[in-house]
Amino acid sequence: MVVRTCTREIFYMAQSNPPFMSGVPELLLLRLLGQHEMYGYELVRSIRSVTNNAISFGEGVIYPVLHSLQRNGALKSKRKTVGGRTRVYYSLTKKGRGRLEKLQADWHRIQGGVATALESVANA
Amino acid sequence: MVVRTCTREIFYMAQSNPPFMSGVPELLLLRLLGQHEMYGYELVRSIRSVTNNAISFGEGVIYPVLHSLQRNGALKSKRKTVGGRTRVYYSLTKKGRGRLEKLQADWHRIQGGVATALESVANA
DNA sequence: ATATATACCTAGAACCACAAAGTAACCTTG
DNA sequence: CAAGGTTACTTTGTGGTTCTAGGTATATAT
Repeated sequence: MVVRTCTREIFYMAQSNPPFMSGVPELLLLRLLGQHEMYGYELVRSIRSVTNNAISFGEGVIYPVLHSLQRNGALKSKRKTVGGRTRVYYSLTKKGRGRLEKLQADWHRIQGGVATALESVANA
Repeated sequence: MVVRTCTREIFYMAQSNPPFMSGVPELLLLRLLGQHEMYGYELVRSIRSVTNNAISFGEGVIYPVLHSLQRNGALKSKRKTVGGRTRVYYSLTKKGRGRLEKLQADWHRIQGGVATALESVANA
């Protein structure tokens, strides 16, 4: 039995995000990176703080999405070494900005649809 | 080549719902059935109308969800024959009402989180 | 020395919406 | 009365994506 250290497991056990999550990692990443460049680990914590702990993604979620966004040309990256540690900073490309706008529009549409459905009390 | 009739394909081609959809079918079904019993085909059209065409699910989405909800004890069903046609009416069980409340809470949490993330302009 | 925090990464499972198709009865309309 | 369309239910297969669980490595704090 391996005694694992790790903060991660605590978060995992504390709360795993149920439904309603598809597309959300991508949206939040693009949104945050639209403000200024950031690196993976930083994004993991930013998402928690920006959403007031309502949403939390593990690194195993974030990194693959970053890689796939870069493959699709929505992100560009550059390495920086800070205090012996290597960080990979990501930022939006033009294509990424377009993708962000599309996703935001989608989100608003769906969110609005669900909202009206939940609020409607008397319908035929 | 089989010439298919069908309204369905028109809707399919017109717009398939991208991201942000996971868990939404279940939430909307429970919500609508929480008001009064309905049958599958009726639910398909209700969702379109209740969300002002913002959200639309095909029958291939709705029926499997209905079946799985019933298997889990969230829904009960009864058959009715109307004009030679058999309809399966679904309604919420107590367990289903609990499930609905949980999903609504989840939705509000996530929706709130994304909202604050999207609105925040200046963050560290 | 040991544990914690930072920082990156990947493989596999599990889930879920979705398209596409099939069946069958009824109802219009030419 | 055919033909096409509508109502109504169903299943299968596939793809996309989150998530869990693990892995490496360096720096800092205890």
